[in-house]
Amino acid sequence: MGYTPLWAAIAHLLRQDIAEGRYAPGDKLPTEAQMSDRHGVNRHTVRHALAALVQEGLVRTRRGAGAFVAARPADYPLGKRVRFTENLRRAGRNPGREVLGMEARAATAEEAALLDVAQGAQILASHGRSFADGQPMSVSESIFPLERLPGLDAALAEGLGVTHALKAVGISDYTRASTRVSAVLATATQAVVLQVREGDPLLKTTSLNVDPEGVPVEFGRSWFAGDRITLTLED
Amino acid sequence: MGYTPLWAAIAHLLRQDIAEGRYAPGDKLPTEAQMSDRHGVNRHTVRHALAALVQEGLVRTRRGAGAFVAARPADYPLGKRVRFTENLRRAGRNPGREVLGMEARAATAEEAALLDVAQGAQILASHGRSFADGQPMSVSESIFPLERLPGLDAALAEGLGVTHALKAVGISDYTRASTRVSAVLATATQAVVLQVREGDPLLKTTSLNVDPEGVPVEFGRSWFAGDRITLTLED
DNA sequence: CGGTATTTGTTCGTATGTATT
DNA sequence: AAATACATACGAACAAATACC
Repeated sequence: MGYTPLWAAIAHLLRQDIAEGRYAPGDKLPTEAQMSDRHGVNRHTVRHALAALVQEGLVRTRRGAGAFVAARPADYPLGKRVRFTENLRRAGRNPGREVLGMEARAATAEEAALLDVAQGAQILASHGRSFADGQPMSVSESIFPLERLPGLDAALAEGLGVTHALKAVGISDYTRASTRVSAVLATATQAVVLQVREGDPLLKTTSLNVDPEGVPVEFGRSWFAGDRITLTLED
Repeated sequence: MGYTPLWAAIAHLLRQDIAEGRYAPGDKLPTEAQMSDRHGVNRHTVRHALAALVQEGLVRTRRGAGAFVAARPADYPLGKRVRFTENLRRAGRNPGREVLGMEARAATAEEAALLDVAQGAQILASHGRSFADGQPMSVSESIFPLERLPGLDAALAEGLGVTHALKAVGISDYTRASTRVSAVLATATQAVVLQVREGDPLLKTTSLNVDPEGVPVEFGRSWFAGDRITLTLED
């Protein structure tokens, strides 16, 4: 009854080697050929084991280069006040942010409802990417009610983060009203931007930020690389 | 430059078929042999495509039976006060809970630190499983400081939920002090208990519950089936 | 810088095991 | 009990990306 596939056994060995530090984060694992020789199995069997570890986020592979032990996840506090750069700086990591694109358009029905604006009202959709120590941490889409925040497009175009851009248009403080979290798998596009593999697990958060009066100022969706991030919720 | 592996193209076709309702949740997909015939590719290529969809949670396979379109995800609200059964009942679903096992033992260093007890103090570890409409939603491990909560083991053994069991030993209210969320992949054991596949994406939450005075009463880890659950945080 | 060797990725073929129908 | 269908495992070849000299 008990029965362990060869690939699972090899995956288990590698998992232990990593857990016990014989391979540290960043280290290169033996090549597939070496491992199949050592264990006396076909290369495909080794590949199956590696694929499992890659899926667990324990290992990353690069065609032509090799298989490497993945870096440890970063911690990312998520509370009422969400300040990406401040949070990361406090954690001793070097944060960065990049605006991937921006567009003004009419709100969809869903966006209008969430932001409490009229259907068809102008909104600003901003796509961004956040880094820690040069490594992509998240891609995000922010939807702003433009009529409520004139000049925001210019502020964001200057490369300001959301916090500073909002401040520039008079919103000195805002609060997260609700956040929804789920686990999804990276699409091809997301995989490229986040520098993960298509099918990697991502944490998807959908959040609504409101000003001190409770008026919505931003509706955002973020996708975090699941193996680099741990969201922390503090009450 | 653009280059799409055959398996990715086939996965894309299947994804569309599912998205556009040509295969509804629960439907059986064509067999691997049929698909490899139709597309004129090797069976392994079809298997690679199916593996990708299985990883996305869109498809489930059963050895000997076939590949089936997965059921749709559920929603699960998570606020300051987290009450699994109440939350689900409000969502119009029929919740259930099952105690998988329980053990009293000495606290590990990590557990002792989090629960603020002496190293080696007795703790109670309880393993449980939660359902909605008969479908497993989460497996969880709860660590309780036994010396602080005498009689809790008996209360839990009676099948009471955490809330009622704590009430029975004098904790009438408790609050989630912090929650950490990450995306992980199901281990073999978890896969069996959650009725998902090994390697499926799971939402892992690590939380600390404290009484009104701020004294820790429970340290819990939960693993949610990522494709059946969305955590909702409302402030 | 360029060419070559190395290494992972894709695809085919074939055989056998194991669970379900 | 037999047929069906997914799972595992072997072998071979070539493609694509990277590393190295």
